[in-house]
Amino acid sequence: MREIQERESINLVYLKRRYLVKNQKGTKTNDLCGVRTVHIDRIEKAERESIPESHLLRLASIFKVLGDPTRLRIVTALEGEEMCVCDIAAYLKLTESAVSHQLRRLRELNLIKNRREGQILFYSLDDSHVKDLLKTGLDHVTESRTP
Amino acid sequence: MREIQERESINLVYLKRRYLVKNQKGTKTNDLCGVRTVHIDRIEKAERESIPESHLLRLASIFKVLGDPTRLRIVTALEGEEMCVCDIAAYLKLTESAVSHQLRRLRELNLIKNRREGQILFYSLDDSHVKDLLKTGLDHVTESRTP
DNA sequence: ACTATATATGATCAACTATTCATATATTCG
DNA sequence: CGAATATATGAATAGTTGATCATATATAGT
Repeated sequence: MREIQERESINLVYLKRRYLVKNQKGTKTNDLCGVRTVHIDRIEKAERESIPESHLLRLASIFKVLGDPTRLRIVTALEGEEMCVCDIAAYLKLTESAVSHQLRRLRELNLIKNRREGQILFYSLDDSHVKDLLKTGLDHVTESRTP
Repeated sequence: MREIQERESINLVYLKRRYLVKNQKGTKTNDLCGVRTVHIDRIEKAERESIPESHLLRLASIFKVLGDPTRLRIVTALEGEEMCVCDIAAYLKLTESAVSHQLRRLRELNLIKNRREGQILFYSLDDSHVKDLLKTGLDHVTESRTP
């Protein structure tokens, strides 16, 4: 670590110059991959095979909404049986308000639905694909993974 | 909306009292599901069938890391062919730095790996389960969904 | 050893998010 | 109708995060 110090500060001169030059251009596009040697064929292939933006965004938001421990707990719990807000709150030891907020996010993506019985709203999964996602993910995680 | 105003303010009295009483207790646990009628059987079932916390957290972090459009784009691109940082940056029109940061997050979860060839690092998917997750998710999203 | 190229990383900052609190709404019952 | 119960929601806030900038490191060539 220590003996490289000198070499570092030498290379620093070049680096500073390089970044200054790039910044002088001002053009964002040129900054992006300025001097680099890119593999155009690979980029074009990726562009050709890329999925529609709307699909990608929707998929990302589904992953995202499942990517929070609280919501994932909710979803896995609902996989077993429908529950009301109060049940979920007790199960998670969270405020009903907090649960309600999270249920809303799941509802907005049509991942869960509710059924009213009197004053009580019973929530359950609304999407068979979500079960598939959970199953695939759980299979993955359950496998012993000690590389 | 407007004609309910009076009824609202009447009910408000009760609500205020209720929340005050709850706050006086001070005990967090009682606050959580205070007067509510919970379905103990459902809660216990959820607890019995709940997956280990470590698994749940790992699964959540996998969903989370895939839940960002940029990272999802990276992963779907790598599904087609291995690419270097520079390629990905050009493809996404992002800084190489930004890409590198995101690649790190994917690496930390062992979702991608890299192979060095000279100065270039080629990134590719490192996890067959990720492909499954992507496939399951994409199948879902691709289906026409106009409820 | 020095320069150049490719990638990684720490700091910063603005944008986003999960929870809580206070309050609103919906439904049932007397 | 009015009280009670169950759930929803807006505002506030602390914590998180994605992109950028500046800089560091790794490898190759000279």
